[in-house]
Parts: sequence; C-alpha cells; structure tokens
Amino acid sequence: MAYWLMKSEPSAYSIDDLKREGQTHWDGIRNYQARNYMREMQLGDEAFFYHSNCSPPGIVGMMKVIKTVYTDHTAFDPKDIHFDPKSKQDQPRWEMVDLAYGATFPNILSLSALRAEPSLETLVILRKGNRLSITPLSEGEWQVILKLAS
DNA sequence: GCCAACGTTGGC
DNA sequence: GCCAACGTTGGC
Repeated sequence: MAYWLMKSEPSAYSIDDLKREGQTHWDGIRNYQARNYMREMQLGDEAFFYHSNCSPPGIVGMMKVIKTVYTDHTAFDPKDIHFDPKSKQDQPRWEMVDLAYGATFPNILSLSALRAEPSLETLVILRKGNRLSITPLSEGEWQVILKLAS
C-alpha cells in the first residue's frame, strides 16, 4: 500500500470540508505529473492532506483512496474555474480520484516542523518552488510523518 | 528541438 | 506584495 501527499488551499477545500462531506472528488488537477501520480493510486492507499498557501502551511490529516482514477468532468465545463478547452469528451486530458476522510491530526504538522526533521529533507513539498500538488512518499517519509503527527 | 516569454504556485 | 521555481506555450 502506498502513501501520498496531496495539497489543497484550505480556502478552496479544507480538511474540515472533507470531514463534513465524508468523501470528495479530487478534481481540478491540471498538472501532468500530478495526474500521472493519481493514475498510480490504488484502492486503500492513504494520503496526507496538506494545507497550502495559508498560515501556517502543513499537514493536517489523512485520507483514503476509495475510487481509482477516472475522468475529471470539470474540465469540460466552461463555467468551471478549472475548465480546459483542450480536454475533449472523446479524449479527456484530466482525471481525478475519490478520497474519504480519515483523520484530523490533533496538531497541525507545520511546514516548519517538517523542515526541522532531517530525515525528511528530500520530501518533495519541502523543495522550494515545487509546484507539484500530489507527490508519492517513500516508506521512510510516511513513517516519520506518522510518528511526528501522533 | 531550442529557448524566451509568460503564467502559476506558494512560502514568506 | 515579492519573488524564486518551474511548467507551459509558441515562434523559429
């Protein structure tokens, strides 16, 4: 089973939103590498929910993959903020997965705390300027994150 | 295929 | 608001 890191701006969609709704479509991903990672996601995989572009940024909880990748229909909707005219009905360019709420950490695992952990120095989110909104985690990384979060 | 221009992300 | 990083686009 794999572990992932998935970012969202809480002003757009937060862990509290997910907790209230129980599950969600992870739509709006418009980055090829992130999409390709979603294609690798398997049922039962776990994902850490990272709040970005907020104060403080950090990992706030966990989710579980409950539906593997399928067409992101929001790309077809001209009124949707993530509309992409290059994604055609007969040849969709973008995809999404479904995730279920798992847990909210008792304390946010802040970016600064993650940075202070030497064993996480290669964690992709910590690389300055990295735009990837979805990244796979190595076993060493997710184990340390779980330990720090408990 | 190169590369400059441009847009987005996201921490600070 | 600033700015570094970096993905995307398009001319050639």
